[in-house]
Amino acid sequence: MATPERAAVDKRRTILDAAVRVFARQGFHTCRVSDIADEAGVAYGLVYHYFNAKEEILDTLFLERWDVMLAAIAEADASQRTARDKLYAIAEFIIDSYRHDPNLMKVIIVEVTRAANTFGRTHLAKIREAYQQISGIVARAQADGSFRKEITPEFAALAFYGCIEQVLSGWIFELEPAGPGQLERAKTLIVETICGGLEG
Amino acid sequence: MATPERAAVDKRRTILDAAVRVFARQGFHTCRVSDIADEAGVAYGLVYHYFNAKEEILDTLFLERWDVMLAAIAEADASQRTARDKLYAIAEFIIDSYRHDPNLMKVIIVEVTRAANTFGRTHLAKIREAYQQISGIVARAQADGSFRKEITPEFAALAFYGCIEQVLSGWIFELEPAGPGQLERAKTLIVETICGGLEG
DNA sequence: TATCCTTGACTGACTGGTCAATCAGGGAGG
DNA sequence: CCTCCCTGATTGACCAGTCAGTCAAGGATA
Repeated sequence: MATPERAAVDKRRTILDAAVRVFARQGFHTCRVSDIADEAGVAYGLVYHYFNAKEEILDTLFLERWDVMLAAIAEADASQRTARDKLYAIAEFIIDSYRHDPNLMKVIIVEVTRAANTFGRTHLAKIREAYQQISGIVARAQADGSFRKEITPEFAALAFYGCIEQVLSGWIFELEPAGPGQLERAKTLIVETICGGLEG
Repeated sequence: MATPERAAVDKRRTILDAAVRVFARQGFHTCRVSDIADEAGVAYGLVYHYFNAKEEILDTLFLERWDVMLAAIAEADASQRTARDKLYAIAEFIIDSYRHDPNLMKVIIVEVTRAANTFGRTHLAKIREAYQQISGIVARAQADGSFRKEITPEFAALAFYGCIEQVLSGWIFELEPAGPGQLERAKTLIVETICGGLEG
């Protein structure tokens, strides 16, 4: 804590955390860099000491979190569970992420994942990785007979992830209540709905 | 065509159609009003003769199309079909809309529906109407026993519409091929997947 | 211990460019 | 000559990114 390195890292983190709140509140396009600096309680210029551009802040936030999610999906896939249980684990991870930091998930979904023509274009490859891992799970479940083969794995991955993201969006924009009970129940509902359609 | 009213309407329409192409190509935030005027082959100022603000153009495009969609959903619901067939009709309408004018659907999804914190906030009520109509279909199917009651109608509506939008997004961002065969097949796949989960 | 040097974290006023929106006026139809 | 449709140069606000400089901490030297 007395070392300069540690202090530096802390300010960087402070700026990133402030950016999450500002992006969530005002949106990436509508907020100013000075809003982030103010929220972080830091001079305007310091933002540019740690980041080369406004976009780099959003980049960093997205990549940090998305890599954790890809790791979680890979771990679920590597386990010896049934396909249904793997998909449950993925839904659980994403929903728990939302519970833990709703602002961060809002920013990632609204500003990156669902903004694929402006900002998310840069990250399409990363986003695609998630789909591919999920469709791999479905494909293997079809091969061993636990899922029927009429529905393509790629389509199933789109439906599964799309369903999760839409439920999160419903909470984010207050179309649906997001109490602890609802979050927990949503995990089951998503897996029931999608796997119900995929299983024989 | 010789009457002033008709000529005026035509220019207005020309601007709206040009805006669809520009918004689809560059995105709402990144395009300039002059890009729209150029694309329409019209003077910059004329845009402000027909619209009070840049946002009003997007507003108009969204409301025009969304009202058509709400009418289509209402019509499907009013028919004497099964819930599964009603949902198929809705999926069909949306996918055919995409086939007929992919640019317009891209703009509506990317710039309005999925941008609910910036632009879509204004239209949340309109968007919610669609969900409510769909959840009504599900609720009545549950009441007559054709859908099971474990999954709430609100959740089912979110899952159903989210699934459709995600599939369209996959086409829009070229994550999946969008040939005529795929479009046709997607209608069935969506209904199979979601209704498969909702039916006993 | 006292003095000087170096480093880099930190500051915020400023600039350059972009773009939405305005407005003064031209021309055609009636 | 009045009313619209139409034009495009101009204006004024806004904001990302720059930069010249301050300050505090650490290390070296004597």
